[in-house]
Amino acid sequence: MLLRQLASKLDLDTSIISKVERGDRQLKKEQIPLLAEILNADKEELLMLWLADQVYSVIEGEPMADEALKSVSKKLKKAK
Amino acid sequence: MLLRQLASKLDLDTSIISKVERGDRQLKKEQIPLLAEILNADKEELLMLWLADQVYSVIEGEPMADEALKSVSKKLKKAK
DNA sequence: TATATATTTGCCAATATTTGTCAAGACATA
DNA sequence: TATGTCTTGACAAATATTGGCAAATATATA
Repeated sequence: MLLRQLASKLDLDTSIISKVERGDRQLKKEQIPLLAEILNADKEELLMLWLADQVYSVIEGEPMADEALKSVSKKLKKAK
Repeated sequence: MLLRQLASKLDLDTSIISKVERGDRQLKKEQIPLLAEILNADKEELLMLWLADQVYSVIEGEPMADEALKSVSKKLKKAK
């Protein structure tokens, strides 16, 4: 599928899609379900990957990333 | 220590400190080392907790939070 | 090679989010 | 009541995100 086809379906400029594919940009959360439909992919899975990207961009390059993640996992378990 | 003392040392309004203590706001990353000094706490530890807060606010309420965290951990290991 | 088509890149404007200020109110205590 | 501390919400300023445009680059094809 061409970028402009994907772009038009997502109602975005091709340049944005290009950036997304190269990792320069991230889509908005609302765009993920639509993308999943277009690509015929699993929405939950895609949303999970999107979330992971969000988290990654927060901890990227942080020396304490690993410890922080563990701390979050702990808190998450307690929250349930 | 009074809020206004802490506030003045951090060069912030007391209202912000109040909100931070109640979890309504988060400090900026740059303010953490300073806070650690003032409280005589471990900078690394505080920064780690701050990071964890950032991550938590990203995944909070997300059904796929757990999977996403695992995915990030995996990616983190590979990146090293 | 020349032309058409597709992608990438940098820059800018619009929008959204975050951060800080201020003023009013709540609460405790003398 | 008067004073000092903390909390809250409305607002403004600063910052970040998002999307579009146009030029540059890459890729395909005659």
